[in-house]
Amino acid sequence: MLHDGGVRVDAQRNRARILEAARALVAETGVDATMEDIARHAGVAVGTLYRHFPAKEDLVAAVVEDSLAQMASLTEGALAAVHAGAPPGVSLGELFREVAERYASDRAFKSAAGHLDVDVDSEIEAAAPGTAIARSALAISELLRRAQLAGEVRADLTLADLAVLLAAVPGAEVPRDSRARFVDIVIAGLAPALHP
Amino acid sequence: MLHDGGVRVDAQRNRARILEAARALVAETGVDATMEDIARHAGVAVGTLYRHFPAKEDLVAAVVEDSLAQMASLTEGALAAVHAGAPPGVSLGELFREVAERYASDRAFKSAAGHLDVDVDSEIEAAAPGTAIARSALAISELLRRAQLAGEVRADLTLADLAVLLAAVPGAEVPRDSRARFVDIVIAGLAPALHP
DNA sequence: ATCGAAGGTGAATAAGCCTTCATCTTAGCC
DNA sequence: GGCTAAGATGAAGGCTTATTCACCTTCGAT
Repeated sequence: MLHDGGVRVDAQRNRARILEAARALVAETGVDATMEDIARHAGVAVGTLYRHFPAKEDLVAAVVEDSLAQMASLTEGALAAVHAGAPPGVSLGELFREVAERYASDRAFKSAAGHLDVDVDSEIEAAAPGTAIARSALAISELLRRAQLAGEVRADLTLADLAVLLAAVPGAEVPRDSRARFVDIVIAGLAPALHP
Repeated sequence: MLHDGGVRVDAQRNRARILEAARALVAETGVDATMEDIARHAGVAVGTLYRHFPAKEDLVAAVVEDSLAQMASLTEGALAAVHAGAPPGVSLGELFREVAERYASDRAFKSAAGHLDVDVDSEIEAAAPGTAIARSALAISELLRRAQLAGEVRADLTLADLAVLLAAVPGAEVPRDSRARFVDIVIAGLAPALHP
């Protein structure tokens, strides 16, 4: 009995294991995790990785895509809070804090944020509308617009600026309290200048 | 006729060329510049690099040390301005702007800032007092102390925090105006909270 | 139970680097 | 001019990784 698109069950199981191992290793080691390492953790041979993903790049992309989906739900959650009546500036701040939190435990997530940074200009409307990256960009964009409308963040801020700021937040290489202060400072700096 | 410590003139000339080439390549490519590349730009063979520097690490360290010296004069300049009567908070802001400016044109300089980040805790008093890294740390530390005394920056900020912030400033991969806004935001965020 | 094809294996290949070293050059002294 | 040790050379060695592929294994329909 075949599954899905006529793919054997063991193949699907292996694919899942590979993705799981890749997620774990990329999370702690970053994108320099080796194919050998990933294969070993997945309990398969390297060749199997290549049956499922044409190149390392594609495997990493799959992992990053996964993180991007998490990013999308984080950003959409923040936007939902605003729709429910929360001040957009505060929600944006919360979003920063949540993102920073994940950075500390998941380097793959940070990589994903880097992609956001790179692609925000090009992909916001070009990409398929349902893409995780497009959803993230859309939600942040709307959050930003509302916060600016409410006068809670500086009017000159762009979506790309936010992506850069998000990508600049340090990960686990910086101690927790220092990281928290970093985020505090950025959030405070987002407010409009006192004397415009 | 020998120069300096009994070193042949051609050897000294080559050493200078190597350092110059390494500076240029590390500035634009980052620390991943290859030894082959550096040798070619210097007009020597790779073996010559190894006569002057035991390992790539040492060559890179020499380049970084050079950038660290620039960092030291920048920080000491900012401190001097304060001694001359400038508000310490403003000087600190200026320092950030100047550093960001150099990042854009010199990746080696940014690497150097990363080392500052790592070493700030350990080396501030441990290193030989005259070291560029120690001078930088000392000047920033004093700048911070004065700014806090004047109530111009948040009291909970530490030297390590500033190092992290400095290291987080983006380089040339981010357009000039976005970079400027980044720095603006950080500087604004350095101010004490309105309601402590 | 059998069989064909999808799937898995892992040694071998390839490419990119850093580093070494036997050998050749040359600066600087007589 | 000749000598010699410091200096320069760059092919070769060695290491790390991604990627391939000829050859087994196993699933799953019959």
